[in-house]
Amino acid sequence: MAEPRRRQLLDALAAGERSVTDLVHAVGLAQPQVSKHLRVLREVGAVDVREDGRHRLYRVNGHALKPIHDWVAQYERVWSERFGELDAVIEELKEQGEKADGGKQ
Amino acid sequence: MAEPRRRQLLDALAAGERSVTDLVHAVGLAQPQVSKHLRVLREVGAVDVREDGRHRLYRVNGHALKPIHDWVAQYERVWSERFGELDAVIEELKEQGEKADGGKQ
DNA sequence: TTGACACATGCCTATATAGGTATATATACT
DNA sequence: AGTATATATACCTATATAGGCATGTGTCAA
Repeated sequence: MAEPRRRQLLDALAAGERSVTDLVHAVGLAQPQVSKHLRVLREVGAVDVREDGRHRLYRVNGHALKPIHDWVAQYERVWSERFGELDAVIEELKEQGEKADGGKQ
Repeated sequence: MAEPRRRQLLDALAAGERSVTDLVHAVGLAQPQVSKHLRVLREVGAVDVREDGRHRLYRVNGHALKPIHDWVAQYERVWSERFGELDAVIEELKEQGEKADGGKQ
C-alpha cells in the first residue's frame, strides 16, 4: 500500500469489481506489472479475486484495511488534542485582538 | 510508515515526546539508523522536533496522519458492507440450524 | 485444433533504501 | 580549553523491488 501504484489500483477498485485489463487502462501501466502488483495485494489480503471465464475480477477486501484504519485511529487522539490546543490559542488571540482594536478584525 | 521500524518509532512516540536516545532504546536499533528514520518521518511531516539543550525531542504530528486516516476511511464503507453481508449469512445459517436441530448449537 | 484473448510468471536491470561503521557538529560539564 | 554526551551525516554494501520484455497457462470461439 506504500506504493503509489498500489494505492492507484485500490482506488480504481474502490468503485467495485474490475478485470485486470480494466485496471491496466486505469493505472496506465503494462499488464504484467499490474498483475504483479495485484499478486502482492492478493498475498497481503488487500484484494480478493473471482474467476469469470477468462477474466479475473478483483475487488478490495476492506477487511484487510481495517487494521491500518485502527492503527491510524490511535493517533486520532493525538491530533484531536493538538487541534484542541490550536483552538484554545486561536481563541486567546481573538480575545486579545478584540481588546486591542475594539473588535474590528 | 510502510517500514515496521518507522511504525515502531511512531508507536514509541504515541505516548508523548521522546529523545533520540530514548527511541534508540525503545526500538533496539543503532542511533544513526534511528536518526535516519526520524529524518524521513520529519521530511514527510509525520513528526515534529523541538530542541532542548543537546537533546532533540520528537513527537508525532497527528495532523500528518490524518490524510492516511481519511484515505483508509473511504474503505470503511466497503468493509461495512461486507460485514453486513456476513451478518446476513450468519443469520441465515443460524435460522437453518435452528430448524434442523431444534435450536441446540 | 487452431487462433485470439486474458492473465500470470520468469528473467533481467536499474534504483531505492535499510542497516553498518566512522565521523562531523553542537551542547553541556569541569 | 578539553572532554563527554547527544544527534546528525557521509559512505559503503547488501537486498528488495519496480518496471521492461518474453513467454507460459488457461479459456473462449470457429
